[in-house]
Amino acid sequence: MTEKKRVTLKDIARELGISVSTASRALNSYQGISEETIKLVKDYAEKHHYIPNSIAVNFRKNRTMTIGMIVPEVVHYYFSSIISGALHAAKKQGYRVLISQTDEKLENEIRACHNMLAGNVDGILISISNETEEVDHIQDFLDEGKAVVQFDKYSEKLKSPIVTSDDLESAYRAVTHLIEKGYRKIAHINGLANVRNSKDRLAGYHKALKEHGLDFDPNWIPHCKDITEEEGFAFAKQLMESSNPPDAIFCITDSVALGAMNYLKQAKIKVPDEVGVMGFSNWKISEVMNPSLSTVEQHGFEVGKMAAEILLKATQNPNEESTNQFTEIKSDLIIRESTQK
Amino acid sequence: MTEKKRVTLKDIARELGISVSTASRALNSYQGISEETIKLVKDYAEKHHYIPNSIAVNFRKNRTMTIGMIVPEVVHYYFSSIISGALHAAKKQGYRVLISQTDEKLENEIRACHNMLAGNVDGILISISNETEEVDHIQDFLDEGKAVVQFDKYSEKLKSPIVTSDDLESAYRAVTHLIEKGYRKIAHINGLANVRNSKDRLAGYHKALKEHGLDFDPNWIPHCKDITEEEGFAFAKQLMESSNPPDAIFCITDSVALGAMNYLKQAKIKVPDEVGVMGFSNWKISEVMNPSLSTVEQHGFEVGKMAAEILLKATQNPNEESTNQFTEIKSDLIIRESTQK
DNA sequence: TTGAAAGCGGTACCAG
DNA sequence: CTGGTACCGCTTTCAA
Repeated sequence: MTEKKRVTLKDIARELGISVSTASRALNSYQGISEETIKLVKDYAEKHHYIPNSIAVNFRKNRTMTIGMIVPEVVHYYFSSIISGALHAAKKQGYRVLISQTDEKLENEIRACHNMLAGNVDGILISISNETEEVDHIQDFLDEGKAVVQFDKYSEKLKSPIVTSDDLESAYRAVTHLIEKGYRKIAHINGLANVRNSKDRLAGYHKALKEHGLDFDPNWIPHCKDITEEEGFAFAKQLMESSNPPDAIFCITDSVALGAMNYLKQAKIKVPDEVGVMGFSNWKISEVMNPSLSTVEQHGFEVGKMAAEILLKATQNPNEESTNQFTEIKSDLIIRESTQK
Repeated sequence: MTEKKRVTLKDIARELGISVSTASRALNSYQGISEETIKLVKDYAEKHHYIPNSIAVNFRKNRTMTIGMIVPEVVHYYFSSIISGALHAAKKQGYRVLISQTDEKLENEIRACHNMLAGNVDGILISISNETEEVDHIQDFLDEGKAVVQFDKYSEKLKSPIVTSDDLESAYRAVTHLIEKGYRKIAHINGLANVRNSKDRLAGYHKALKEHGLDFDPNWIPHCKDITEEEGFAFAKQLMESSNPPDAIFCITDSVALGAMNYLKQAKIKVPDEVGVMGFSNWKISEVMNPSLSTVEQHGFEVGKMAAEILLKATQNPNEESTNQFTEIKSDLIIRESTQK
């Protein structure tokens, strides 16, 4: 193996008969260096493909220009969009992004945090797992004066900025839309009761019903465990076969809505005429479904971009106390066929 | 801001009245250290939450336990699956993964490579952009004796291991399936002619036709530029309105197939009876389409996992010359309604 | 079994 | 404008 040794500052200094410090200053274009020397050094560096050893620089400056990003899942339209936005913002400011996936397991999340902390990232972006209750592993960052920004699913135990979609408000608008279309008996297939975005969407549902003076049957709010198509199918069946079936179903996610639609199709219940169906997340499938599914676009790219921008700003002002700044990225209601009574 | 200073080895040594080297050895459980000292140091370290400064360790050892991963796009089922597989394999071996996205732009790819190289990653996983022809920016890694593994889209100019899906073979099987189902005039909406997986899928198409002694019209092979639904629609229209319309369309991707299906639906051409449609990639939409789309599942997770495993192995044997080892992950044909004549 | 010290590749302070 | 030097935190060789 060739393994060319890299040219170092010392090499440059030796070859050019100057001191290491002069070489360093010349390359960094400090003031108080003659044009001549600068040119000499820069030319030499270029010619010999000098690449500063960033580990050494990081070591000296005690920062890495790297942020960590911890997400429950990578293969997921919303999360990958968030990642994309964060990568975009980070690149723009010359930061690198280390990504770790927890698979919704607390254990993996803790390991990832330890690893990032030991790895001296300058800050982290994190969306906590469904299992996460205690957050000491994240608090460790704050205790070291490192920036943390939470996105999507967050814990209120941490004093950190938070960036999310406006789940409550957009759920409210989604359900209001159903009401305006004439649906009156609206069910909501929700997620795990203790997960933040489930709670917010449920609250938006309640808010819309209350505002329009609509009642609901407590049986109309089943909770998914894994937010799958299968659960959507099963709960839609359960709802429609109950003694008091709804005339619309607001689903926590498009995949759940897909399952519900499949059940309705099988049961020969017409969508949107007999039952309206509303999804959430605007996955590609929602456009393709038949009838096409009304849903909510959450603009993950913007969430990720904003989260990274806030993090980098905090990273660059290390003397400021971390805040609770709360940012909601406005979602858009996308109206398609499944709610057009 | 609190900004607790981290405990260093020096602190431990001072407090315990031993030398820094002894403390280091005790923590790393070297031979030739008394049990007593080891216990003393380890207890102290634990009690005071000692975290080794990994920048310093990396600096000293001249490695980072970090690999870089450069992909054209993150928000993409196949690529995000590959990322997930790579993260999985890397975590297992204690490596971290830095991710960079090129948006299919050579310029971004070059920047990402420079940045990774300067950042002293131990190796990179890369899928080149559609624009990439010259690969000096990647060759730089090999020249430094750093491991490179290419996946999905690769350049043959680099002497590096390659991991991909078996595009040629699976395209061959997909088209063979169409032939077996009785389709005889099979068109293929291909991608950019110079992109590797387009070429392979096209070759698989040709192989299947040839083997079954079927002719094809040269007009039956249009090339998408962006591989979009819109192109699928437009090319399907062009094909079906031509003087010699096909009776089946093999599409380079599910999204192209979706566009094609939409055109066929609009033109009231029955799928699969009048025209068969075959996709590629097994996106979630293929299952949801009506009729459901036959397609090819490429097992991205396995591709990413394998690529990372090969990279890490190479990283750990830095004295070995890089090889051209070529690994194909076998894809699976998924037969649904759109090809059941 | 332990300690002293060199040094990884830069940065930045202090002198001149 | 330039050189000398200490040092960032840790590993590792050499000597005791």
